[in-house]
Amino acid sequence: MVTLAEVAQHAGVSASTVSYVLSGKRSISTTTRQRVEQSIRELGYHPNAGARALASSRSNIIALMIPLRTDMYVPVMMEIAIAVATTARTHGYDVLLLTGEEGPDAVRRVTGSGLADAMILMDVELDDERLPLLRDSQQPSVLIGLPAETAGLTCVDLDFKATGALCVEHLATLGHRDIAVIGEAPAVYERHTGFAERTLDGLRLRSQELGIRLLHRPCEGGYDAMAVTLARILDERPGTTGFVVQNESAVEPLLALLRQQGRAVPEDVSVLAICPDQVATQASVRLTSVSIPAQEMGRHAVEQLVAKLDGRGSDEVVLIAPELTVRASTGPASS
Amino acid sequence: MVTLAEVAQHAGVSASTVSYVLSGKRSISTTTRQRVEQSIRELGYHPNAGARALASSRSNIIALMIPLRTDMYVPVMMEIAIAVATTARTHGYDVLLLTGEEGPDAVRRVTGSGLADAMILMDVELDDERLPLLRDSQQPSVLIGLPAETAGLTCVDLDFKATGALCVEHLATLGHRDIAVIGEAPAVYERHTGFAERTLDGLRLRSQELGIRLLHRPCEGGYDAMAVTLARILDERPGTTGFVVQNESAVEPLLALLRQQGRAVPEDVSVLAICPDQVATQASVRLTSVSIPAQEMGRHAVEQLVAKLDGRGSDEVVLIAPELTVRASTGPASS
DNA sequence: ATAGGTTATCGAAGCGCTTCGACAGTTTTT
DNA sequence: AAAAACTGTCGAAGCGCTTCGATAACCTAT
Repeated sequence: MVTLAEVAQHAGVSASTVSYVLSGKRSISTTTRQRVEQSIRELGYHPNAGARALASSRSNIIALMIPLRTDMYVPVMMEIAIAVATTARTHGYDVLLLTGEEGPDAVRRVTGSGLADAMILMDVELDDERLPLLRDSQQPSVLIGLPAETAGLTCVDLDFKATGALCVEHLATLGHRDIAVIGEAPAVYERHTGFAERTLDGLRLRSQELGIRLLHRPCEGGYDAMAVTLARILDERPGTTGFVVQNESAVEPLLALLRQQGRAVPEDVSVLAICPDQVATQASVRLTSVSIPAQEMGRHAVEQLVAKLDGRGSDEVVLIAPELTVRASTGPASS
Repeated sequence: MVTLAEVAQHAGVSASTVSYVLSGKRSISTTTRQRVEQSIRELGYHPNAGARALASSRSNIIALMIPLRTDMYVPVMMEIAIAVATTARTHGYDVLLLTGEEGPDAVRRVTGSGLADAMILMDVELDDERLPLLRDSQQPSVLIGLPAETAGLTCVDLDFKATGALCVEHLATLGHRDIAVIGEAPAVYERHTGFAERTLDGLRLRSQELGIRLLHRPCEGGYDAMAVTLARILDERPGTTGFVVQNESAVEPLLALLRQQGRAVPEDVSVLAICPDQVATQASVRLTSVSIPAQEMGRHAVEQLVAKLDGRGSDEVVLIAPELTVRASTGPASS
């Protein structure tokens, strides 16, 4: 294993000079720099991460806490994680993967041991028990998701309330007066996941303003659950012509069931999904959708964090504006 | 920040004693141990990760390299990643998330810097350019997936060849003589991803042995691509009564198309999927399937790695035996 | 010319931990 | 009763790096 000292010796300079070449924290003459860089290359030198962390009290690692659960759309999580990892790398950071399993203890462990310089938390609940710890710790952190109380925290999320409103507006503009919302699984609402509730708020508020009748039903997803849910909706509101689907695993079942019942999409009923673009374009009908900007969220979170670590940046809530893409699943109301 | 020295002072012992209490590498009297543990608790001490890594040249971190691509079934990746992370924790390791983006450089960086003690590689290609590096480095590693040449490497994977064979056997037993295979996207075969080719080997070999006619068609997945693929298959082999689907995003489209054409599952045609159980049970027909044991693979990989790190264990290839679960999508051949 | 300011480099201290050898005290073996 | 072997603890060295003065060499302005 090659050390800094060996590089220094090989280049005929002192260890500190090599260190300054590496960090750029002091000016170095061009000739010395080149000689050192040459030695580094020849010897195949890689700075030792542990030593560096010890001496500088910076690990250059960002911890990413992902949920254990798989009852919500996993590809979104994955996409965020990948975006976080790649963006972090462009800023010289690596990413430590923590699962929600350890809960608040993980926050303590990572903060206390200096394993990571900062944290990103996904799948934050409205009243998350990890939040007090974050507020107290000196460690910068960013949440992906929005808790009930955001004071002293930095958050990045899609503006789900605006998303809900946007969905209603789109369908209202097309003349739909009766809209049904296929929501996430009941468990998601029970544990007060912010995004689900905020979407609902937006949907309700805007439909009230526009005089739209709105029906919301949680749904486990999958074919059987969707069949039951749909039957109940059509029973209670036979005049329903517009559907907003927030549970991605209910999308395809819904389309299949509608087809089966002889209801054409978009001629008889319109279906609007809140989902990643990939799902919208791969479905059996090309879906009009509000996309979930997973990549953008991951990237944003890292950039906020890096700004904080550099002493720039401050606590703020970044809500990404929703974008609706019209495809082939929505059209004018039929009746 | 609390240090070892402060704990030592608080407990009235030397620093090395505290260290030995923590590591258990030398015997400590019960009274001393308890006093030290008490101090640790009272002061809220957490060992500094960097210092520990430097002094012991062990970071207690396992690097996990996941593919950047999203053309293959992402939930499986995610499930493996989560299994790796949680299993690693039970052995005292954390997980560093690397994306394939950096390629072989990531291997050099992590190996060289001592950032991680060991590596797990996912989505290994048959002739992966990271493999020579792994063979040379002293760092223990485990592959999830099977490259062309496994000498000097430890691999964990589902036995996809046996999986292919098992699929054919199941359909053959039910009397099917003409089987079509809906494969992964063409790109997956082009980059010689081992599992896709090995599945095909198994399918071909066993159908030859059993005198089954087999047709294999790659498929991008999604509704439109599946429609084209299905039309071509039924055109070339109108007598096809059994389908084996390896591309999860083609499953639901296939079922919808068959339904649309008035072919009942399983009465007229049988559909057998190679996919995670979750997909099989959530589909519009409960699918007979060979499950992809993502969790088991992740767990296994970590355990192999930990064994190596402890000086136990050796290079070996672990192929997990496939398990076929009969559900409602396969039945006796109709003709 | 000389004081003051830069620029480029070095030496040394120290980050918080592990680990090795030493040693006193106790137990076992012969 | 002496020799050999443990046990439990300590002190000190050192892991590989960063960073803080210090210092010498070189520029400017007066």
